[in-house]
Amino acid sequence: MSKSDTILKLLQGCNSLQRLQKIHAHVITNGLQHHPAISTKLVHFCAVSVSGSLSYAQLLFHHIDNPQTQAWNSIIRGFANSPSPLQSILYYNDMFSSLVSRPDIFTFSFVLKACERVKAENKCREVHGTIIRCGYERDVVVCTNLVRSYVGNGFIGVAKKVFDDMSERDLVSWNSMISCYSQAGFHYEALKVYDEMKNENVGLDGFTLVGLLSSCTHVGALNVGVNLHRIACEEGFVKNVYVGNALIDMYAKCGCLDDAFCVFDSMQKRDVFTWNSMIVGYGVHGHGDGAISFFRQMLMAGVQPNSITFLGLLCGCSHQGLVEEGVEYFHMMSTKFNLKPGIKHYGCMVDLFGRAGKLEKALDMIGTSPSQDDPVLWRTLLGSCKIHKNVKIGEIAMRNLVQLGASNAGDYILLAAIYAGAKDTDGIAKMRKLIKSQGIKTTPGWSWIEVGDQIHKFVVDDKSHPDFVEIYHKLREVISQAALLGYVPEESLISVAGLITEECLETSTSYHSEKLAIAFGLAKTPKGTSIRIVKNLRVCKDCHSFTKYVSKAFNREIIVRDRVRFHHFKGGVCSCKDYW
DNA sequence: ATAGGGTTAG
Repeated sequence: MSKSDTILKLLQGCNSLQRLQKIHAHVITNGLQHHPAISTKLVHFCAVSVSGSLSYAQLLFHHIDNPQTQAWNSIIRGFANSPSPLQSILYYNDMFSSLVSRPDIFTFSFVLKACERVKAENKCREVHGTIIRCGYERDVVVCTNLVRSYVGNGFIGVAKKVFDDMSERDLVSWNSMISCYSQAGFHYEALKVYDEMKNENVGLDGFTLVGLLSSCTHVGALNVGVNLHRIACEEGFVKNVYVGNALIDMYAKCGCLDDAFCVFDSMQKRDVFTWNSMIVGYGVHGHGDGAISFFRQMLMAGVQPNSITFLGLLCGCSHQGLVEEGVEYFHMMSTKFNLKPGIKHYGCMVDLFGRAGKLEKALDMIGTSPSQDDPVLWRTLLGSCKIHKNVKIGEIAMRNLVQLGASNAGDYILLAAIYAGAKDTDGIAKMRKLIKSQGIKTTPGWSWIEVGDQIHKFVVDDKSHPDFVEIYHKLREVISQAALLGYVPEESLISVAGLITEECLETSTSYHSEKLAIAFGLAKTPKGTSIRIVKNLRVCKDCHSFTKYVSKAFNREIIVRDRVRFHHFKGGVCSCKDYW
């Protein structure tokens, strides 16, 4: 056996970097460092193996005179998955300019991965062109990577076009399209892809279910989610931890904590996601005590909490007014679990103190946070000042928002409400002027409701729905029924002051999106069933009062998920106890 | 030698 054969054989069985370095020394003493097969193998091992070393691979690679595709692929692949994927693209460029070796389908798969991770949008397009020129645009894997890379770079439309034009799509391609849409926040599109998929007989698996369930969670599509749950049971995917976790989250965020618990209870394997989904679920429903109970069980089960665990806990504590507990968990993060509180945790703490009326403490909290220049913290404080009608600290919060250049019309409206509560007409006038000078720019409000497996979206005074005449007719009826029980359309504090709230922006006599959604729900769903609404903003005071009366007048449970928490309306009262 | 897919928070 020749020396080079012996070394190649040694390399075959090599499984550690240490051992590899020994072999490498052997290569050098035998003068074989320019042996192409050997150096290529060495590079491959160092770049790809978990026990390898990318910098060592680089060193070896640069000693190869005319690296062949194989060696290029190894180095491009290694960097594509590394913390510095840009390097991968640079090597790809070098490969092109070297003119010695040509990229193959594997090269493209690797470099596309790098483009996806590095956000190299132009490179992504360029690589696409090269793929076509090289005649690889019919390869399923390459195209799937292209789709992912385009979505990762924000070209959602181009990605879908590539996907639609693929000559062949397998289950992974479909799953990629779904999960990419879902991760990019295109939830309706993700669910629509599933409809297309059903006609193609590719089946589905755990990956499909996870992507779809995540989208259901985000848009509150409970019926679709329940259907997926049934499919998961029928096809044997419920034992998959990812699927179980996604189901728990879906049920919890759709307002069905009991169903979330059922899934949780039936799981044989639970990981940190499983526990977090329960804790966060209880937290956003305002059940701090429930979140705490799951946290204790989690520790007993020997699962390490992470920063999200504490977000759920703190959120629950703040909504339930568990100040002491919240403080305790906040400290516990760093002292017992070596987790550094992030900006979100500070946000929860500001909310915890602020909501409880401890505004000075909330202010101190911002002072000790690592990012006092985060507008979110000041805005949270401002919100608390509105609840507790505190002009002094409200003005401090506003001053900071202005200094940060982050103040917006919504903030002025909040402060105006605080002034209005204090009957400070000068203050109101000042805010009115500021709003006028800035122009009102706020997020338009939406509400979604699911009826059957269709999701219907409404905006303020929406007339785009095909059944809008019927919906408006129903809404007028609902309003008069509610009025019989005592509902008085409430002009908000602010409109009295000649201003309008964020939610009331469009017109003062407006039908807010959730009123339309509720009327639609009452008209389209069977008597006695509960109605679930998801909206992107907070509920306004008038709609909150309206919904309470409606829940009584029509004997319906109405569950509204707003931007921050859940409201369960039943028999004329709301689970938030009018405190939100 | 070698490729592509998943959940919480934001």
